[in-house]
Amino acid sequence: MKMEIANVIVDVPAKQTDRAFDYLIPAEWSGTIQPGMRVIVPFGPRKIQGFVTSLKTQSEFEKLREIIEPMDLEPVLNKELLELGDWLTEHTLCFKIFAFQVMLPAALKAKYEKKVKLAQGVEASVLSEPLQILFENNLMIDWEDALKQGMVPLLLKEAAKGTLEVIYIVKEKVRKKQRKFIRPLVSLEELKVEVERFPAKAEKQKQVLSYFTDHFEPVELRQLVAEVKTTSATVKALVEKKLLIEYDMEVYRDPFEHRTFKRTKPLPLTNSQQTAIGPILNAIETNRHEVFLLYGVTGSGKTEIYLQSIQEVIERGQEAIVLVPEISLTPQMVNRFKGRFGDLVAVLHSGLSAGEKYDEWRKIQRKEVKVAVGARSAIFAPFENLGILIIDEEHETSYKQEEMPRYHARDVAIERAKTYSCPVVLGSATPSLESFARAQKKVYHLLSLPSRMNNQALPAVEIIDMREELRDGNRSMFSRKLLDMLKDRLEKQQQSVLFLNKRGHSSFVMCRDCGYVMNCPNCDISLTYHRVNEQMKCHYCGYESHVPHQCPECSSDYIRYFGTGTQKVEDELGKILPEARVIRMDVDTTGRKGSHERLLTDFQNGKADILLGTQMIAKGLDFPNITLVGVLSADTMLHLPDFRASEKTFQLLTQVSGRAGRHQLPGEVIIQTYSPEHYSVELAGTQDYDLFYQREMMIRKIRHYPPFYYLSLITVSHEQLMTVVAATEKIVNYVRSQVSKDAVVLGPAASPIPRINNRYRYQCLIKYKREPNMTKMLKTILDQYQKDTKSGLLVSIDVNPFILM
DNA sequence: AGCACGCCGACT
DNA sequence: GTCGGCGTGCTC
Repeated sequence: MKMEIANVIVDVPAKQTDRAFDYLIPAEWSGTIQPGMRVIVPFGPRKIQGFVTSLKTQSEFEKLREIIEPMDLEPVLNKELLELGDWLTEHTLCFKIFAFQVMLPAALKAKYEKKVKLAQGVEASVLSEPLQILFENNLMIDWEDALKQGMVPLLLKEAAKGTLEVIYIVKEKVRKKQRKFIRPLVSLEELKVEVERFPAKAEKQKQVLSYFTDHFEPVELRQLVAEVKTTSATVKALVEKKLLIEYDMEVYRDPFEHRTFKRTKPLPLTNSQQTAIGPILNAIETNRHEVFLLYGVTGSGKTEIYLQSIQEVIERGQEAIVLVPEISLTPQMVNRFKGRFGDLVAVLHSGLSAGEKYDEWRKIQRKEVKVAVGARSAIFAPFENLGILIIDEEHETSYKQEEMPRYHARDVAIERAKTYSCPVVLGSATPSLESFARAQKKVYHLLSLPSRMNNQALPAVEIIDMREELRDGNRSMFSRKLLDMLKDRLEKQQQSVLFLNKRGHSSFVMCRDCGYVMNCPNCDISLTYHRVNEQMKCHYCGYESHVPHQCPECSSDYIRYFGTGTQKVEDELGKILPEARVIRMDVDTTGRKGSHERLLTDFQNGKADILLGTQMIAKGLDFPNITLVGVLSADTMLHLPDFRASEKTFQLLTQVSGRAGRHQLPGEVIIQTYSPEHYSVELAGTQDYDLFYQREMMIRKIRHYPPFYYLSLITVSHEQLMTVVAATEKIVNYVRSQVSKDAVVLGPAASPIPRINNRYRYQCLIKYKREPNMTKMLKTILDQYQKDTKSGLLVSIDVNPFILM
C-alpha cells in the first residue's frame, strides 16, 4: 500500500518553521484530506494548526508523525488561492503561514489552549495537598490560570511522576451557527389523514400537524413553537412518531437582517459612460485580462459603470469582487450593490463581528453569492470563476496593508485577474500617480468620464489665506468669509460640512505655557488621550499613565488636552453661531458600533445644519442639501515627512470639495490655508488633476520617488542604539555592494519614529528602477537576521512601502 | 513561537 | 550534593 503524505505549513510564524513539514495521513482519513484543508498536527510536544499544501507518497524523513485530524470537511483554500499564497510570500517576503491566514476570515484562525488533567486511571487523592481539591472539582485546569496562581511548579512535579498529563487543544475561533429545523416526514395527504386520526386529548400535537398541513415546508423549531404556542416537547413527540423530522441547518448571521433594499434597475448610461464601459464589456466578453483606470470626477457615474459591468459578468455565470475603502462602506455604497443584485451580494467589512464575517465568507465559498463587496481583504474572496475585479477610490492608502503580509490589494487584484484572464477596473477622481503614470504609458487602459452626470457644475472653490485673516486681526479659526457663508446657509436652511484635516489622528496633552508634550517613556511618540478612562496611552507599546494636572516640566496648571480639534471647533461654533445645530463626527463620537451610521442618518434627515468632522466625512457623503463645504486648515498634513504628502493633500481636498452641490443646488467650497501658494492646495482649488499630475511627477522624478523609482524599506531595531546603527550600516553597505549604480541607497538613518517599545529603529531606503536581484537580495538579508535570534536584532522589510516609518 | 535539553551558580 | 537560571537548537 502506498503511503499518503501531506506537506503541511504549520502555524508557527518563524524563519525556522517557514517551510513545509511532512505528515503521514492516517488510513481513516485517507482520500479525504486534500490540499487547502486545515489540519491539526503534532509539533514537538504540542498540537497546532497547519495547512495542507500538497500530497505526496514519499518523504526524505524516516519517522513521520501522523496528522491528528482535519479541521475542515472541504478545503478552505482552493488551488488558485494556494498559489496566490506562494505569490504573496514571494512578493511581500512574509512567512507562508501569514499569507494563508490573511486570505481567510479571522474566525478560521486557530485558538490554542493548554490544559492539565489527571493521567489515565489516576485518582485525585494521590496528588499533593493543594492540587487534590482542585482536581476533585475540575476535570481539567487551564494552564494560564495555574500560572496566575503560581501552581505550575506543583503541576510539573506531578507531570514528571506521571500522575498529571499536559494536553493541548486546538479550537476554532467561531462556531458555525446551527439551528434546529422541523419538516414533515410523510406526504401532505398522509399528514391530513393523521390530523383527523389524532385523539382530541393530544390537542397541541394536532395543532402542530395542522400547521404543517397549512405550510407544507421546513420551519425553524423556534418559530414553530412560537407560532403554535407550544413547547419543543410536543414537537419531539411527533418526531418520535415519525411524522416529523428534526435536523440541523447552518444559518447565517445576517448583518442586514432588519433592512430592506429597494431594488434598482440599470440606469440609462450617458454618452461618456457608454464610451467608458465599452472596452470593459469587451474584455469581459472576450475573457481578456486588462487593467482599466476609470478616471472620473466625483458624481460622474463610476458606480453605475461598475454595476453594469458586474451585471454582464453575472449573466455570463461569473463572479465579481468590488473593493471600497473601509470608511465608505457606509450604507450608501452597500445599498447600491444590494439594491441592484440583492441576495447575490456578500459584504465584508470591519464593522461586522467575526461570526458575521465568517458567514459572509461562507456564502462566497458555497457559491451562494456572485459579488463580494468589501475592504482590502475582500480581494481574497474565494471565488473560482472571477469575471471582474473592481477597486473603487483606487488611490486610497488603506489598500496597502501595513502588517505582514504587507500587500497592496491592487497588486493582488491584478495577479488574480491574470489567472482568471479577466479585467481589473481601478476607479478614482484623483488617481494615484502610480496608476495614472501607468495609464499614460499604456500599461493600463485609461477610461475618462470628463463631466459630472446631468452636467452639474463642479462646486466653486475659494481659497482663503489665513495669514491675511490673522494680519487683519481675526484670530478665530473661521475666516470672515466662511463665517458669512455659514450664516447664509443657516438662513437658507441648507446644510454645511466642516472638515478639519488634522495631523495624524490622535489627541495629545500639551502644556500651554512651556509647550511640553507628554511622550511615551518607551517610544519616541506622544501619548494619546483616551477619554473613556481618562488615561494617556501609547499606541505602539501600550504604556498607560494618568493625565497630569500640572506640567511635569514647568509646574504650570495650563496643561491641556488637545482633542482631535473638532471639540474645540464645536465649542467655538457654539459661541459664534449659537443657533446652529451641529453634529460632530470623530473618533470620540463614532466609537460605538453603528454610531457612525446613525449620525449620518440624523444629518441626512435634517436634524442638524452643520456636520463637523475629520477624515471620515471626506468620503461617501452624498446628500442633496449640502451646499457648503469648509476646510478649516488645508495644509496640516502637507508638512508630514512623507513623499506622498502633496498627493494626499490634493486628493483629500478634491474629495472634500466633491461633497458639495451634488444635486440640484449648486455648491460652494471654502478652503482655509496657511500655504495658499502650495501647488497641491492651489490646484485642488481649481480641481485640476492633470496639472497637479504634471507638477507632482516632475518633483517625483527629481527626488527619485515612485512612480519613477520603486522603493524598499529595511527597518532594523534593537535595544542598543549603537548596535542598531552598526547593523544598519552593515546592511546599507551590503545593499550598496549588490545593487546597480542606478539605484539610490539611503541610510543608515533614524526612522521617523526613532524608538518604539524601548527599541531603537534605524532604516535603509532603497530607490531603484530595475534590479532583477532585488527580491533575492532582500531575502538574503532577512535570512541572515531572522536566523540569528541571539543578536536581538529585528529586521523587517517593506517592499513598496506607503508609510516610511 | 514554544518547549526541552543542557550547562553553571546559590541553596537544603 | 540538588534546584533552577536562561542560552541553544529543534519541531516532520
